[in-house]
Amino acid sequence: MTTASESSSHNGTAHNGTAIPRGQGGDALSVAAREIFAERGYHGTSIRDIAKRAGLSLSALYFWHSSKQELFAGLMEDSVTDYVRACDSALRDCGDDPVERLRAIVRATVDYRVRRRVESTIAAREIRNLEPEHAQRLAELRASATRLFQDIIDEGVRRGAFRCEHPAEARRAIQAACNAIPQWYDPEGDAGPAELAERYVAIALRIVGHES
Amino acid sequence: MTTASESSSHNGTAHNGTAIPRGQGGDALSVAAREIFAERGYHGTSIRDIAKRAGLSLSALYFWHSSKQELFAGLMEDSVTDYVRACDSALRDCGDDPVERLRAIVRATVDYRVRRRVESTIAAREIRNLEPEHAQRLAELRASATRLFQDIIDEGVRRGAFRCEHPAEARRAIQAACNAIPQWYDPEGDAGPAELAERYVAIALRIVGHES
Amino acid sequence: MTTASESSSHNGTAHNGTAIPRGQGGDALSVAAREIFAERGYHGTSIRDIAKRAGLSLSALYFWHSSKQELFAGLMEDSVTDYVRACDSALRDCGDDPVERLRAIVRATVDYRVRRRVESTIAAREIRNLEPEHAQRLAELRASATRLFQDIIDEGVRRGAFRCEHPAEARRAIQAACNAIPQWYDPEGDAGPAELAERYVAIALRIVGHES
Amino acid sequence: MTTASESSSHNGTAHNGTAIPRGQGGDALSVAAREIFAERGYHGTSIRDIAKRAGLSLSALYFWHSSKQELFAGLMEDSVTDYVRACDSALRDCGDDPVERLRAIVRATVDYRVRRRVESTIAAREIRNLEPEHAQRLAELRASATRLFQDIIDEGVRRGAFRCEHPAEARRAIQAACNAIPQWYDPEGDAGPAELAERYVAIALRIVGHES
DNA sequence: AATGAATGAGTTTTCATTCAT
DNA sequence: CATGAATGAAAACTCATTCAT
Repeated sequence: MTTASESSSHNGTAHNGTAIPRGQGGDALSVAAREIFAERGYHGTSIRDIAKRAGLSLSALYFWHSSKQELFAGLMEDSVTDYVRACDSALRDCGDDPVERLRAIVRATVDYRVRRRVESTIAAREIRNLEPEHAQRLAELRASATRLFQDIIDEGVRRGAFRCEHPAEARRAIQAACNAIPQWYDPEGDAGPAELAERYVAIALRIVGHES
Repeated sequence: MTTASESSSHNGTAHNGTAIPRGQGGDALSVAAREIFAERGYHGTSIRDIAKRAGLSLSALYFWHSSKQELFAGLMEDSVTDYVRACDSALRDCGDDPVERLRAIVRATVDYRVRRRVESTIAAREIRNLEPEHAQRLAELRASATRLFQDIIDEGVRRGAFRCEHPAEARRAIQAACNAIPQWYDPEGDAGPAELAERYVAIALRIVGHES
Repeated sequence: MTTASESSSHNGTAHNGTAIPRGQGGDALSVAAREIFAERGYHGTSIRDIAKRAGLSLSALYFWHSSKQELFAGLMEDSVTDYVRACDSALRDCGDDPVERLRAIVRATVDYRVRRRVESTIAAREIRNLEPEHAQRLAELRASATRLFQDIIDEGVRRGAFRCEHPAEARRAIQAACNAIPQWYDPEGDAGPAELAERYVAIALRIVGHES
Repeated sequence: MTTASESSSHNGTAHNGTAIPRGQGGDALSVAAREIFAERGYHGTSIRDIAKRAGLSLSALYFWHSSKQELFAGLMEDSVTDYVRACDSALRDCGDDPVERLRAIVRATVDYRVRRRVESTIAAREIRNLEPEHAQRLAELRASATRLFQDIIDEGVRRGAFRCEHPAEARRAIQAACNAIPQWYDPEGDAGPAELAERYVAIALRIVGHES
């Protein structure tokens, strides 16, 4: 399974070109930034706070990242990239039965939203704070995830596995339900990630009108 | 039908005592604030921008509202209050059949999210920016709306109208789907509010396992 | 004679549109800015220092001027505009004899450099710190002053009043000599402004090869 | 002819004791510094930019120079020293006729201003940014150049070769005219350095009232 | 001879807020 | 009702400089 540390969060203008350095400083900053951005949103977060939580000075932050925006955009991109990768890999491991494929992508989505709650929270609410260039790349990544969902549903309808008059609405409903998980999920709660995934698989199959 | 102007958005400290004034100034400010808060979020919005869009001076804003927080909280409360009221009134007008009641509350929700897109966007993302006192009142209002949904679903399950192993999950999925509407809804799109409501009613009934 | 106070130094973005306000604040800032910019140059001057010398807070400065650059550019433009105006008016008051005209423009120039030493110092050294838009307007103003000199000299040569093989070089030498005055002029020194002007008139006439 | 590399630009605290090293690093830094200081002035120049243009790291700069000020002061001193040396040597090669001597020093000055445009630009505008100790040494060097001019003119007047009521003014005008050359000189222009020198010799002789 | 990582003081600018009028 | 003038705190970011390696 794809994990956060596979992707680079330090490749902005401040330190570009060379191989990704992974000193303690850089990582600590990324971790701190993720948390605080998730808690308070882009504008609610001051880079002073990020540096402080990372145990570094403000200026050290600027050694690793060329601006607040670049730091933020790096986080967002890493997160969405990882999510899309997780979906891709989940779909690669299963056949072409739409039911199985829907199961796989919903499981991957729930899993990601639960295990990477912080980034998911950010990604859900803060896209508008990306400057145009970054925003566009993000939008494309998002669109590709959406397409994965839509293609599966459309194919299921075509094959008669799903009975569904408004497949776009069905897709939106499923994605919205999954994406909302980080807003309420409590790791101490009654359902663990696996159980939760099965519940959302069931909901998704109902939404697309699959007779079980 | 409940409308925004029925509720008070000007009851802060700034203008205490006298009867609620409803001049152009106050309203223009509320409208401007709603728009800009929705566009840029709480911290991304400056009180100067609001005053400018309302065509007033900064000081005029302070005549009508005692602080940025109070202006913001007023907006949020108005919005959620209106929504809860809309749900209440929709439910009051229908019998006690859970299917009918679920239909009614989903219709009311979709209708509200479509017609009051701006506030809905704010309400969905910006609660964390409310100071504790305001946040709590909001949370209570939200909880009461959630309870309306949950009660209907639970009752439907009890009566055998809904077949649903995890009613709380079902409720979350339905609410999440409806609440996401403002993120993508396009007034020029293929489905008008009424048609959209029916689609989401259908989705909701599937989620709760109602045999149609 | 044109004086500084005739021109507006407060018409930037911060407070544009309305009639020029001339509260104490705005003037104090302009005066302070002139002095400190002259002493330390554009980059060597912090707007904190300007505000402090004006007896205002940093934020008050931003009420009057939208940025350091705009404040600086305003000063520069005022100064060069005034100078050009002084030359124009001096030339308007004398006939078309090139000798008289050269006398007039040199007198006006020396006079301006002596009486407005501070701005002259800035104008001489700090144009490169103007952002392109401002720089261009300044360059045009300067060019118009240069043209005044050049036209007079060329006309003198044509009429045989001046004997001068390289009129452009002559013009540059005259202007350079006059413009250097603020660098060494001491108000307590042996020559007052009027006497100084006559000395530079004599030098200028020699440079252009006028037989006296 | 005296060239820049004859003079020491690396004698600060950073590399004390050992013989002056003249590796590529040190030279690249001096060249870069000269250019950028000339373009943007002392305060407008960041030590980072200098290192970058020299293709070195910031820390490498600190190996060669103990501080920004020392690097800057070194440049200035080198430049003025070279200029004074150039004047001295030009005067040593000619007799004691004031006319010849004025010719020689004007030629040397124009030559220097044209060939070392960059340093001349700095020297003309940035003395005020030197800290007192450095400033004083520079002032003395400058004064010695000024004295060379003044002595020649005074002697010419005494001998009746020059007819000149205000010799100090004449000297200032001549120096100002020469010093302004870097501000407008275009190497691609109509007059090469030698031709230009002759033009300024002619101007200087006119200023001091020499009958040709 | 040179570098990467870090810092503290400083920069310009924006913010919510106040108050006399 | 409304404004113009002002403020203090904090924002993002840059700077010259240091130090272990």
